[in-house]
Amino acid sequence: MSAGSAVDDDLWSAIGDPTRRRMLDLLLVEGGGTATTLSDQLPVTRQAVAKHLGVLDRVGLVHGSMAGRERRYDVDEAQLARAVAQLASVSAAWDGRLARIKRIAEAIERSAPSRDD
Amino acid sequence: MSAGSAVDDDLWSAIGDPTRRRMLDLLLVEGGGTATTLSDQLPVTRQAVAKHLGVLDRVGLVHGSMAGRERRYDVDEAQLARAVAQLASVSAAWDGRLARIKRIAEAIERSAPSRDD
DNA sequence: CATCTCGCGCAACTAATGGTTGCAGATGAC
DNA sequence: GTCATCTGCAACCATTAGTTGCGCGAGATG
Repeated sequence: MSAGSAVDDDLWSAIGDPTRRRMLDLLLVEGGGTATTLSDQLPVTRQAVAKHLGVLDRVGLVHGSMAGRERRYDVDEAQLARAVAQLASVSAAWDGRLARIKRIAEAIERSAPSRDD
Repeated sequence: MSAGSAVDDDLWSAIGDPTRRRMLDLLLVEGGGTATTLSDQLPVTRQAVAKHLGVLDRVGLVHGSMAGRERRYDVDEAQLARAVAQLASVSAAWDGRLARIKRIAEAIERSAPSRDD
């Protein structure tokens, strides 16, 4: 079971940033948007948003397309689903480890109650 | 439901870093360790590991204590469990949103089968 | 007890990244 | 035709992950 690290670090760091998470949220809720509309609802400038959109585009979480003079971005739901699966996988891995450690600790406690304490 | 973002950004960014995730993994598996033992098993220097341990300590995911001339670090399982819960919460939120969107899309498809296609 | 070793912590420096401001170009609106 | 506005580019700043180098203090060893 090595390390539960069948994890795509690029995807992770993409969704690791709080601003990018909020952007994905907004794009999901509003069904797409542009750097300008997004920055209206975020505490950062349009340019910062544009850079983040670039990052998200590079890992495939969003796709941009020109619509007139606007560049509209939409969430790639399949890729986001993949990212969500990674979150779930890591949390499950740690969860399992924590549970196992707790079980082992209890077993030791029971089998050697006053060994070194 | 706002945004599913009842999320502690400090905890997130702490576990967002791939090196820190691996460190937590190692600490869990080996039941604690020092900056030196950790850096032996990681592609970064002891100092980098020490800095990361500082970050993890600051958010309470590990606790350090001097043992002889070594500084031993151990995972705070309760805090890690909290972090895991946040991962699970975010993934659940997005999962739900994706599911809802898919359902709505299908409904639209069904009620207006040849509207714009 | 003297010494030697090993692990730690501090400091300086670099590279990448999230963020800013400012500007120029293009295109839809009037 | 002109104006407004949205985009993209570039320069710049701050923070952070990473490095190397150094000095120190405490355990182990003779």
